[in-house]
Amino acid sequence: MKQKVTLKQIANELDVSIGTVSKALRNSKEISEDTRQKVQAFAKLYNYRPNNIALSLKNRKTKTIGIIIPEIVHNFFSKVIRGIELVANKKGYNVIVGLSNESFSKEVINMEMLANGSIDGFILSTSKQTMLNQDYHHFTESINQGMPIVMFDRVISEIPCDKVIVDDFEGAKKAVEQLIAKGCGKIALITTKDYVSVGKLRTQGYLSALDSHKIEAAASLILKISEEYDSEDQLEGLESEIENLFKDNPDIDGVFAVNELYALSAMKVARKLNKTIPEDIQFIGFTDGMLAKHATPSLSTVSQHAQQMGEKSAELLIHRLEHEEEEESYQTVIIETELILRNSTQ
Amino acid sequence: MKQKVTLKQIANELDVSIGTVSKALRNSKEISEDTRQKVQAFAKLYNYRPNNIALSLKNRKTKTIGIIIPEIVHNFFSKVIRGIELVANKKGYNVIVGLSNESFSKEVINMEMLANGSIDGFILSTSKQTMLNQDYHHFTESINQGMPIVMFDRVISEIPCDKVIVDDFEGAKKAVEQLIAKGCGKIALITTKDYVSVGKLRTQGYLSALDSHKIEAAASLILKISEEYDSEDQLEGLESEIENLFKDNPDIDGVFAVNELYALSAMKVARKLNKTIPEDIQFIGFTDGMLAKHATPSLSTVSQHAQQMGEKSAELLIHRLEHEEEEESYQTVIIETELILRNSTQ
DNA sequence: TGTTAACACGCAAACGTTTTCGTTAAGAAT
DNA sequence: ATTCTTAACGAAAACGTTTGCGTGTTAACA
Repeated sequence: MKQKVTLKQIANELDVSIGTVSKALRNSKEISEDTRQKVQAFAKLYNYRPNNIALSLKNRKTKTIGIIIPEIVHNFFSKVIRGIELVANKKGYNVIVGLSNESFSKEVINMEMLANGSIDGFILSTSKQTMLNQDYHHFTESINQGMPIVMFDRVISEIPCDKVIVDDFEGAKKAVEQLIAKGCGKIALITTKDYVSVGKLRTQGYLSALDSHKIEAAASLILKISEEYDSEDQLEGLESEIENLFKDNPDIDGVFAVNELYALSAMKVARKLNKTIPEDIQFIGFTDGMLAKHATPSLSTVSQHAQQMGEKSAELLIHRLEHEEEEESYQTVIIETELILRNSTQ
Repeated sequence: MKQKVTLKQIANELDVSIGTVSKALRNSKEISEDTRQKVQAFAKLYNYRPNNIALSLKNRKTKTIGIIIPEIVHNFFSKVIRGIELVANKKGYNVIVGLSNESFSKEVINMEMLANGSIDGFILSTSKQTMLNQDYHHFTESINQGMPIVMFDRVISEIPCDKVIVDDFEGAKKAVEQLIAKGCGKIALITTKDYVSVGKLRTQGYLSALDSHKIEAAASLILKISEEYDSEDQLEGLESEIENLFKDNPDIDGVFAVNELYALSAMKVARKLNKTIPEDIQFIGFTDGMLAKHATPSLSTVSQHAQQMGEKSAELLIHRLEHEEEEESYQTVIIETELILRNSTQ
């Protein structure tokens, strides 16, 4: 087992000083052609690579980005990571991932674990519990200590940092307007509880679309799912809530759901109630993931361009890291949504 | 912006030496009760946290695990990551993720990027291109340099390292035997090209099941999909290949597919050809992901327990990292598959 | 021959820790 | 009064780099 070779070892072997070896490898003009070649040859032979940790300590930069997300088994978040990794890697950065699992304390612990020198900056999406608690001290602290943050999707408006969001309001509005254009008059909304910022915005988009087409919104048509039904193995609860919605309002002819799962479950319930899609009732979901394309019928969705969000987040963070002196003001980038029409709409 | 405080700064403020501060914080008996309290109070006030990078350099351990996977937007891999992160975090480790995107060179580059001190060990699943090339020098080098590797799912048998695999052979066999038990006599196989180790093993399981029930295997019933059709937006090619299979063999009454996507596409084609599922034709797929549960009809699958694979991989790696002196022999852990029956089978 | 400039290299500090090994002073023991 | 012990702390090395600066050697020049 030939261990990693260090400058010191090379220096000893070649009877020169450590500094000389370092300079020779970096092609410093201070070093003679002779020794430079000798050192480089030796280094190549022994496959010398500078130790990242030592470099990080010296430069006070790790070239590593910390990502904190609520959940990784989720098409949206994994696409964001892919986007981040793509541009990070291109610029010589690594990404280190922490999962909050929607829990406030895990979010805090993960951030503290990484903030002590392991990374140069954060890209994160807030956990639901944090939004509920409204305790943001870990974000403020990180920023105060000079560790920049980029928030995406689930952002906190009070926190001064770069943000990348999707236009949830407009996206939802576009979707509902599409339903209206296709003849829907009684459109239900399946959404989350209000403390999830994106859910709230999408709800507002839904209301706005109705309003601008003089359709009266009805509280009975809005179903707010509590998060206990979000888990993959709690589908029955979700479905029975939806079933109640349909039974209480048998004349629903359109459904807008704030995520794929809600939309698919709703379609399932509709089929069970012998409604045909899209003739009797049409569906549009938010978030264009794996499920929508392969559903039967395939689901029309509002695509968030998750990978693009990741790419943009990484660009913002890296730019800030590499132009620290300039202290630019924080920006909020809005990624356009795109309506993808499939067979769940006419 | 109060920057991170260091031992040196505390030492200066309190007019003691750096060493004293360090000892005081670690409750060394060398330090008087008096100064110990003073130092600890000061440290708490300024929220002192030891710098991870400095510790890594000193201890020659980073407490970080490198994960290299072919793709992150994939239910299986993200579940594995979740498992790894779970036990890693519990044991005080971080995880840093590199994506090979199924490319050999990206796999190599990512590993080199991490191997220079950034991590203590790898958990990885080989890219397809690497399996095709059969060039494993980056694995051997890493191991030779004392950086342990744990391979999962797509493993290389020649490489001496811990491995976590699923029993692809038995899993496939169980699935096919289930089809046979439910009355299928003409069972097609939709699989990958042979260089993907898991695809090969699953194919062998299929053949073995047929053989042990005296059913003759027919080459015409085995469809090997080339990887160019694996991308999400190349579904048409995949579907037309499957359609040909069905048209050439109209009496197929069972299909075993080595992944979810193939199975779902096959079901879609079957529906298009006016076959009813599961009466006319039954389906079982490998890998229990998001799609299977939500397909119509829901797809029976062979579950790989991805998260458990991740957990086991992390346990193996961390155990080896923390018992380096003992030089235990390498083990291969087999995670049992589980047949999950849904509505695509009778 | 003496001065100077360029060249080639070594030294040492710095990044932030931990830890071993002194060192000092006070008090106890002889 | 002298030696010994012990408590409490400081100094310095080490982890692996990079880099500014000092220095010795050589060759060129006056």
